[in-house]
Amino acid sequence: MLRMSTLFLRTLREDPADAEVPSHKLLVRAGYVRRIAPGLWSWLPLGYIVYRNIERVVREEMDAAGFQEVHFPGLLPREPYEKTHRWEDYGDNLFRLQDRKKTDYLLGPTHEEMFTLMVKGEFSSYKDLPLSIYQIQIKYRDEARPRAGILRAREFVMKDSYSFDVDDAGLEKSYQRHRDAYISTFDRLGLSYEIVSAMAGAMGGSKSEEFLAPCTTGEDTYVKCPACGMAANVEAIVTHAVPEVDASDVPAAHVEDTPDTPTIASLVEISNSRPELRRSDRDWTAADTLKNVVLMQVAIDGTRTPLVIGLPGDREVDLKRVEAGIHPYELEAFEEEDFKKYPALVKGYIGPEVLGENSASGIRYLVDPRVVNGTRWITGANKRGNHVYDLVAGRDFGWDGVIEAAEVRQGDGCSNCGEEVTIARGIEIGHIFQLGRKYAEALDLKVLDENSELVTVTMGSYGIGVSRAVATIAEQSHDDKGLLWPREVAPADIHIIATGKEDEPFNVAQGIAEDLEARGIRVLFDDRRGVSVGVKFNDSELIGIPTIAVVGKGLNDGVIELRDRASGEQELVPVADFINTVVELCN
RNA sequence: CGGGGCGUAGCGUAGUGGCUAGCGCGCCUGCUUUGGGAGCAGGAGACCGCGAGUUCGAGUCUCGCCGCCCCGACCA
Repeated sequence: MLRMSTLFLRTLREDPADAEVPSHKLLVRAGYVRRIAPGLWSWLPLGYIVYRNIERVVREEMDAAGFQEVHFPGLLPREPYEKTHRWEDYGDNLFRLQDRKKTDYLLGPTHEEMFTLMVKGEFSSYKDLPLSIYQIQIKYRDEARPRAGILRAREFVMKDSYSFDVDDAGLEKSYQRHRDAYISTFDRLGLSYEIVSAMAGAMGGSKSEEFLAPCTTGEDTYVKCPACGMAANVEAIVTHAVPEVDASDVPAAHVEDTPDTPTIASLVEISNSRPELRRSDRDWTAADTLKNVVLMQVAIDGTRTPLVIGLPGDREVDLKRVEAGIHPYELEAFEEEDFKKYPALVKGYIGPEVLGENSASGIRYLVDPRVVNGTRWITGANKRGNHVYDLVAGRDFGWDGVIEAAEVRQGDGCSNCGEEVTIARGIEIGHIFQLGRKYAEALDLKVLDENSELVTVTMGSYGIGVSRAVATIAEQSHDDKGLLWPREVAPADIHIIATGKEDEPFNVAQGIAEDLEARGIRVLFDDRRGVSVGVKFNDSELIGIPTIAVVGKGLNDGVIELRDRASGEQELVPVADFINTVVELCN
């Protein structure tokens, strides 16, 4: 039994000044967590109970799915990460350190390498597979900017699983089993979530989905189609296919003098204001222009090469989407200095004529999927103050490839059905990947198949942010008074408050608390003497245990008040019925 | 890394170059109070982020450093 009189807890009346998001404010105010340093948090008793409840649910669901728990150190040797190149690829986000002999170590940001080697050490036959193993472990990532309390920390707890199969069909099955296990887990945790298509990104591999908890404070943006149910991270979204156009009646391209039009807005304005440039049927819009954006792509070895992306002028480039499309290259801005090195690029007036790997410049030119054969554009003429009109894609210019680079907007056509999509934000609570053979190859994990031939194992990787789930539930489940924990993860089933200055309510409450505990109900008992009832009520609402009982003046009528924290509904229960009523409520 | 903001007691904050750095919450003692963050009285708790400088005098002005928060970049 937790007793408020002795509990190591101090609630705060005011929000901490450095907190922005609700979970951060409330978890600190209610005395669940305290900050130690940027991105590092300590758990106080109530917080640690919630954390362990979540961990328990995750473990139970993984075990129920037939996955086996193992455990690695958080401190890991350099060598395996050297073999997969992640010692370098992880960059500044990896915590590196040395022992007294100056040998390199790292604090594990994720454990693909170690799991691969563990399986390699034990198994060598296709008969041993499939296998799925997991751990619940502290992970370390030296985030450039930890934020939002414990939503993005530098030390956090993750449940990470890995599946090992002999072929693609097996991987698909293992993936599906994890997907199902994740659904059960998040349902039990009381989280609302969406399963969205994602990019495999730097992890390598192919198929990948994210479990996103819809939440305005989330860091991930995703797209959802109300019509067909398609859901995808913006990084993974595919533009709705645009049909080719018959451009046989479009006049030949012609260059026009358009002084002082380095921006799309100025170009549209001059095009509509000069009679010889006007369209007869309607005004020009930004969507009629082809904007060519120069970026610098950087290879892992640091080599910088320019990249030009052509997209409709009414769209901004979404750098995250570009990076997803050009992985493993990274992006940097194209600076003034760079323009000097590439004189073919006239800032503000770049056109497709000078672009492309087969052109004189050799600069790679990728276009938005909306640029299809027959579409007609106004774009730069590669000369200061000049634009070219009626430039037809396919007829007058070509490109090296297509890239999903444009920002995704509310109302864009769904890639699946074409209906208008909506955009929302979410917190990533889980991520499942079909990794493939990247790690098995790098670390030489092979088994003998039924033909006695060595085959490389194919892997999946699956993560749940356990500590992040505490904050995510708090984000999704609170009101202006405090937290609202689902019973499964709450620090207790019932918060019993004794009121008044007489002994009787305290004695009755004490007896009830003991009886409930004997029936398996987890109790937090506010047995503080001399604390005003307002303080007790407010603390109980802040702490957010799902059921609150008030033992006080109702005893005169032989009743105890039972309140539902979430709904605020209240009923008066005769003392004699109280235990059974609560036991029923909690089961 | 770029932009913005901020460092005063456990928390939240006030503080025109000038007395012993103030207030609220919380904490301690006593009395009173007990159904929505009680009242009265008394008390403890501060290297005003650090270091230089200007000045008769610096929490306050100047410079440097450190740290923190937010936005962006970054982030399986």
